[in-house]
Amino acid sequence: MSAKATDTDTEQLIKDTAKKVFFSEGRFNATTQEIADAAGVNRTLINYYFRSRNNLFDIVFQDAQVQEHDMMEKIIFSNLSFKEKLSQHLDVFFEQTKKYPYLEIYMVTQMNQGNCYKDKEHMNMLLDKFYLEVAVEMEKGNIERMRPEQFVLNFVSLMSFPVSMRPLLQETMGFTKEGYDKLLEERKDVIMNTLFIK
Amino acid sequence: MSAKATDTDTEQLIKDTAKKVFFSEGRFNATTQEIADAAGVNRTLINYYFRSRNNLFDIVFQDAQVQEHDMMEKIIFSNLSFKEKLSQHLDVFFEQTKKYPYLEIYMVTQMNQGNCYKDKEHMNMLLDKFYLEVAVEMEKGNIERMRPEQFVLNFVSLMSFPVSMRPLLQETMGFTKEGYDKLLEERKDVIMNTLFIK
DNA sequence: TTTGCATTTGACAATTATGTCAAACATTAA
DNA sequence: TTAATGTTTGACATAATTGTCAAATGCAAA
Repeated sequence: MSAKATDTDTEQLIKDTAKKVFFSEGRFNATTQEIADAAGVNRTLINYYFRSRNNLFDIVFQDAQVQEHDMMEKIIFSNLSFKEKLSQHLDVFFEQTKKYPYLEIYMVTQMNQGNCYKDKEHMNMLLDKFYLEVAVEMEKGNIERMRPEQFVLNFVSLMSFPVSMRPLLQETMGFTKEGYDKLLEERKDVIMNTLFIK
Repeated sequence: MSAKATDTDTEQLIKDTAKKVFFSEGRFNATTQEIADAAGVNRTLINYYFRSRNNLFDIVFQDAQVQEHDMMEKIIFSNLSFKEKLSQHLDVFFEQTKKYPYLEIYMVTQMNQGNCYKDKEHMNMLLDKFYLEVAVEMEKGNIERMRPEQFVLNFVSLMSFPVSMRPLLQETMGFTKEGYDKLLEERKDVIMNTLFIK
């Protein structure tokens, strides 16, 4: 029992560390040695638990995707109002991406190198449901009229870009870490105001 | 003369090919061999002309940055109206990023690995000038009131994200290549409508 | 034609990263 | 205590990639 607990601990530790190295620090090319060092374990343990570096990568990546996906689903199928759904999604998203700012960027670089795990069918179902809600809001005059897909693009753009591209934007716009943090905090209100007609 | 022209040709060919491999195809880890193959030249020529792989990378990257920067400057210092400046910037940007969709993402991953070539002072000057213009537009009631920095974030987010993250978005949202192209074409109007009060 | 120079090439050396393996170690159950 | 099982380790083999170098090639001027 405690033996099994120990090995699961090490396994989990390696996973967590890899996730941090890859998606918090953005070091996509980190070697197994670097990951092992960061986790404080012997390098070969990575092979022992995960067979290969690639496999570890895949597992960590897939985990992250599933987690993100579940979060989306929970909110979309909640019985919150449309506006509250967006608001809540913003909260959860900002929290997640502050921890792992490089996750989305990594997904992009992987996507057309052939690696893709998205459950497309399920995702389409979620999207279709959401498109309908968007259309209703347009009818009500709460949001600007446009193709629902464009509204979704607007939403994810305004939400994701400043976090995903933070290193670039913070530097180019000449912000300190604190200054940019502040900017992000104000961001939620700005987004809601931009998307909804007053 | 023609000897010099020939070597410059090869040098330029390698540069162009590297740029394409890195920033059009997103293969950031491409080996020197792969780049050489893509250019149809001997691998060691990369060392001959550029000393090292890293150096080639840096040169290509820096070139791209300067180019982007110049483009921005030209528009900001033009005597177009505010709205026309944004409109023109959208045109030029979409054209560029269709060619090199991975450029921005690469910049992000490099930025906090210590590589940064941006001319910060100059960039700040451009931004400050732009912030002033934004403030004026708010006074006029043409755009929503907010911190000018937030308006800039809105603008670049709406513009860049759908292009930068294309591989991810196209896949997740279930678009074909053509469908997504169409979406992007409609995008300019959507952005202008989202940013400006009617 | 020959000399000189830039360019191109293939062979080699050095480095780095990955994965395998057998041995050492620890822990639990008999 | 001992056997059995799972975990950890260091040493080694393999593979991939980069960079150097001397020789070969081609071209242009003397």
